[in-house]
Amino acid sequence: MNDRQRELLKIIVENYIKTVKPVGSKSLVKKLKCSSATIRNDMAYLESLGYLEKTHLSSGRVPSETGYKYYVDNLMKPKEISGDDVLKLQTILSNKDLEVSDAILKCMEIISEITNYTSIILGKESKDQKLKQVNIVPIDNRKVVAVLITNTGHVENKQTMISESIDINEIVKSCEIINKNLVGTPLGEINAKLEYEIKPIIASKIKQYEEVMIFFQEAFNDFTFKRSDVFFTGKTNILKQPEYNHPDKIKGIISKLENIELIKKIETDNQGINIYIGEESKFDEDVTIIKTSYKLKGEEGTIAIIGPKRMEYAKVVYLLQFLKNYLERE
Amino acid sequence: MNDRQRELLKIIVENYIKTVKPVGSKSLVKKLKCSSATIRNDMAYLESLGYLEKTHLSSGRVPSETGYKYYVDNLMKPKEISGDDVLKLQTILSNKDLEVSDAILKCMEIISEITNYTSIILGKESKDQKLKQVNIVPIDNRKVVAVLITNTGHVENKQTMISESIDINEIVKSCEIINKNLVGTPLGEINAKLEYEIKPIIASKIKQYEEVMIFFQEAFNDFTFKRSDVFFTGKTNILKQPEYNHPDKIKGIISKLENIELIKKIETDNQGINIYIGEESKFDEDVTIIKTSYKLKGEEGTIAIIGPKRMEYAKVVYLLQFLKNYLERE
DNA sequence: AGTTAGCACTTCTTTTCTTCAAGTGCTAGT
DNA sequence: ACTAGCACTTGAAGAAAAGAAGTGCTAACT
Repeated sequence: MNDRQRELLKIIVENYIKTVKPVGSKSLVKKLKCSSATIRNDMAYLESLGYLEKTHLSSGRVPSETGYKYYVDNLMKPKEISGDDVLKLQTILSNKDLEVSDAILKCMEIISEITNYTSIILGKESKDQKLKQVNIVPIDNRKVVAVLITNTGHVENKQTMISESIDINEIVKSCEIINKNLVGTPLGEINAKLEYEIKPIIASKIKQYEEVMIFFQEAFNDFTFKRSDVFFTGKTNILKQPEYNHPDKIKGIISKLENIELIKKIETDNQGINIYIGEESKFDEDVTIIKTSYKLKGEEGTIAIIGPKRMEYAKVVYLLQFLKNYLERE
Repeated sequence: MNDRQRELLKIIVENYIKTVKPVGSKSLVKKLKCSSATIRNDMAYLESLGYLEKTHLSSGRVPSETGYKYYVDNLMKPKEISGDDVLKLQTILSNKDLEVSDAILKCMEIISEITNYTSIILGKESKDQKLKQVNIVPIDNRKVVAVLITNTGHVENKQTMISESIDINEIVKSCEIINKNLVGTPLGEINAKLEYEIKPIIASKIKQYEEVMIFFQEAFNDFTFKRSDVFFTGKTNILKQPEYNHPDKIKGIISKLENIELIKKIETDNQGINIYIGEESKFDEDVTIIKTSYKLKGEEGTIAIIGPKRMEYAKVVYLLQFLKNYLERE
């Protein structure tokens, strides 16, 4: 693959990203300063390498998934975006009154707006968070609310009807024991400690300790489960893409976006920006997902942009990189 | 309008609901035991009254909005549904361990499944709920979480960074004052009491009382705002309807369903089951919204089914009626 | 007076054909 | 190694034709 061929691939990808139309040889004559026949030869070669495809026998060329991949890995240069947009992001990020997660949400809103793609924010259940406090609030004779707070300020609550045989005071007492012994414990370890450290203590002091234990176990279980949140911004942006101009495709992508379980699978394992094109995305063959993780001050999660395969890679990568750097710089 | 004509209208509506195809005169000959010409005459008459429409000059007839309305008000009989489905609902409703709102959610899930329409549950911000308790949890020097709990067991929290000039202890003290004075106050009255009863007390005991007041005012404000929740079940069901088989229509309805402000406007004022057909729905000219309110034990809200105009009225009305009766019986 | 048979007329839908533009691959020549 | 030229494909768009469904109206029937 020589320089001209690389240049050709780059132009075809970028052209297709812009126009959504297969690229023909004639239209590139001026840019590449050679004849259409030469370009056709090169195109045929690139196709033989698997970087280009035809939609039908006599159409122009379209990048293949490997073509996009080659482009992303070797040809693309992250593209700076307008200072105006950067400024917007910076303003949000430097607002110290905002909770981190809110700041991220707002930034992704702006990124969705700039790019016209859909953003997903996955707040990971951070098992590093530590228990700060547990409160028991009796609502009436039978109803109790447990309020759980972590060292990062997250609050969850669990409401339960307790069986008549249990005295609420016993739950309150047990709660004091838990506060005395478990404050500072990472969420991931709560369950085990509850079983092996707390249960024996409570068993010695409380009559119906088994029911009480079940109550607390359920409360903590819910806690760790609920803590994985999913947010979207620009959820319907992807529908603006011309590739989603068919009822069935729209229905398909919509129901995938509604499927929280599927969304949760989008999680970055490694550092840096990851790009998953088409099949690779494991989400939908027609989309690209660009994602990265962030981690700071007990907050931890994944942010992702989901758009068509012919996504403006350069722009999106630049934006995510910018956000990630800013977050992790602090 | 004679008996046969009413019967004709009924059959046309029900036929159209089932088949989504304009109804022609010939197809009804057997059912009405008269000739197609007679039926055509009657159809023309019903059309002149505004109950039927044609999609084009020589098509069969389709019910108009007023036609549906007449059907709903005068012709339809609520249709019992399979005992199996009723049983499912009853099982959920009689499960005493479930919070009311969860039970409603689960019921609506089932109703969505049975009907293939979309359900919306609007938890109204119930200003009748009373404050049960306020807790202040300091997270670190600058960060504080306020946890607010009502007599129905709802919990909300508000996290804030406080300015360095404020001593956290002062906030804690103020919180005690609030607990002493405001517990039992309906949420709707909290703001006023905060301003006229609490402020003077705090002002006399706390140095930076103004900042502290702002903190609590914000916390309570968020509380009353957040308390209006919107849930969906079967959100994409409406896309299964054949009338949503065009990209633009799908996009239109999707973005309307995403628009929480618009959704919140769906609120029943009066008792009973309300049916809003097409334009009347103020939501989308192609849908019908059937809704009703519920109210029990401090929980209060609206449940609604949203589907195409040719909705299975009889079924949906029966289901909502059933659910409403059950809830309010207790 | 209410009902029915019959027929001309509309309108939409579906299918088939035609034409057109875009683009390719290949051959032969530079 | 590049280019000019040409035959050939293919999909898209439009026109024409055929067919299906259904109506309105007139005139006859009970």
